[in-house]
Amino acid sequence: MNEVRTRFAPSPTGYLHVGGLRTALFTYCIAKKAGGKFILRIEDTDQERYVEGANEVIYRTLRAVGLNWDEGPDIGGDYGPYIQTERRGIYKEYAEKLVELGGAYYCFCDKDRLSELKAVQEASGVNPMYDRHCRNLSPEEVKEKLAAGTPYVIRQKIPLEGSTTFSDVLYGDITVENSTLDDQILLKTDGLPTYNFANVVDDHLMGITHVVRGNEYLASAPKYTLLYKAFGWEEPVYIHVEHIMRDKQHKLSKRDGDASYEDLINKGYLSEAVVNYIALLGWSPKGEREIFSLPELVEEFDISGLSKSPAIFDPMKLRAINGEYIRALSPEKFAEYAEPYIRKSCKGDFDLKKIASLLQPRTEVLSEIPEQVDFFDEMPSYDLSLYDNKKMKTDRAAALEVLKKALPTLENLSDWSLDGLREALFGLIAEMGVKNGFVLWPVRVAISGKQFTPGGALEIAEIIGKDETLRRMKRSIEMLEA
RNA sequence: GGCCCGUUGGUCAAGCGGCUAAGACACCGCCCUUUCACGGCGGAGACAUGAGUUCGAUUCUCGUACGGGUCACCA
Repeated sequence: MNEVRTRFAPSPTGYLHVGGLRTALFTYCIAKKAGGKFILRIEDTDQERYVEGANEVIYRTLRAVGLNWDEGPDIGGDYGPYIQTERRGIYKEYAEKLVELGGAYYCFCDKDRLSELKAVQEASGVNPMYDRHCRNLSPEEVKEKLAAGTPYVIRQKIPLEGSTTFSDVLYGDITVENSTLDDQILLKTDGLPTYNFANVVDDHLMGITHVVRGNEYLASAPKYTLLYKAFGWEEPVYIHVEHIMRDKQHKLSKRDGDASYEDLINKGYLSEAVVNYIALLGWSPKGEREIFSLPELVEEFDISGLSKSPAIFDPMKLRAINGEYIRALSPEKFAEYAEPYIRKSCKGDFDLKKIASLLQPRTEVLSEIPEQVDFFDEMPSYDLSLYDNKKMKTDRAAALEVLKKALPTLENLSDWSLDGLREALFGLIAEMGVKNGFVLWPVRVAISGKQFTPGGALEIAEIIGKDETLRRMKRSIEMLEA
């Protein structure tokens, strides 16, 4: 059996959609699980859409998630070049060969005629299709026009009758009538191939055994089958995967702001979590586990787990998975990730390691950190109703009493550590004979000004220090007395 | 519109002729707890629809509805 060779063939648009990334991921998994090769090929035959630096975005993203290719534009390989515009001679050669084989023909129709034709067809309610005007030009006529330098394209010669069946791993056999297929353009006037042609030629020449692609290609797949047949080549195994949707009606698009890998990373998601999540969109593992590293994904991946229906991208689920990854991080690693975010709203000289350790269990996305730590530098003004809490059986009046008792206790405390603070405050609690929350709730509010905080009264007091704690308590007492 | 494809809880999904129809996220309740989280326990919630095949259909076939894809010198 031949070696499994798969390829990811993005167009350089300057942006890697999560759908594309998922395709790359599945493609990679198929190759790696079989011990085969994963190839990167750049499909840049549309020079009008060329975007400067777009290739780098692709390289950078793929490397960031660990989808390292065995052959590709920047690292070479035995089947190069891996950038289609550098292969233009190859396509021309094969297109001409296909003409000789009877699977294609020269067409000299200009765009004006074509658009006119289309307009007429649409007006009369007919499916727009090329009318095969040049299909039966005599060899002499062709030679003549070619010699005269008439611009031309090469079109696929679809059989007039019969039907074509192609196979997809997920969808099984799909048969269509040849009469519904258009004599599509293979080689453009500019000498570059269309995707429809380049993809077939390259996959064959590069020895690709399995093709994973979006299911927008399902409709044109029979035409590729016909191309393979005309060349006498063996077709690869096809796996068409459904789209990732924003909702039931719409695909996830650039406008949604979280359609690209970089959008997600900028929003504070971890690379590993993103990969893990998108793998779960349209694919399901055998067991009940759903957290997988890339190597585990490779191990676990199986085509039979792929779904035939579109999957809606669910930010909530991504958050949850991201949260799992964050909690699984070592405290040091998390602190490293969290620090820049903490610094956005917390400039003071605090022990960031301690803040990070408080943050880790309650952070799902890094970008939500700043709002959680915005009270360390300066206590925000807050509403006194925060002191009213039924569960803690306390209110402003009770809080005022508690704070007045806690203040001297803390003022006299010399060991300002977590243990020291605990001893002091719990001593007060015991002395007063009340529930923990009766004291700790008001103190926390008094020094944070917030309903929810990372960490409790003790942790916060320790981090902001004695002076600041006492200052805030006094201020809060004044507010309660006013 | 023609052709192709799909349809299990709000979402991702398991299922592949016989099940009390998994699991995860979200949601609700309880426990833990100095708040919120984390963690633990529990709950509610689904086979689009109509026929047919069959002893028996979520599972097979056909129709209907709904949704998607495609009909470019874009990929």
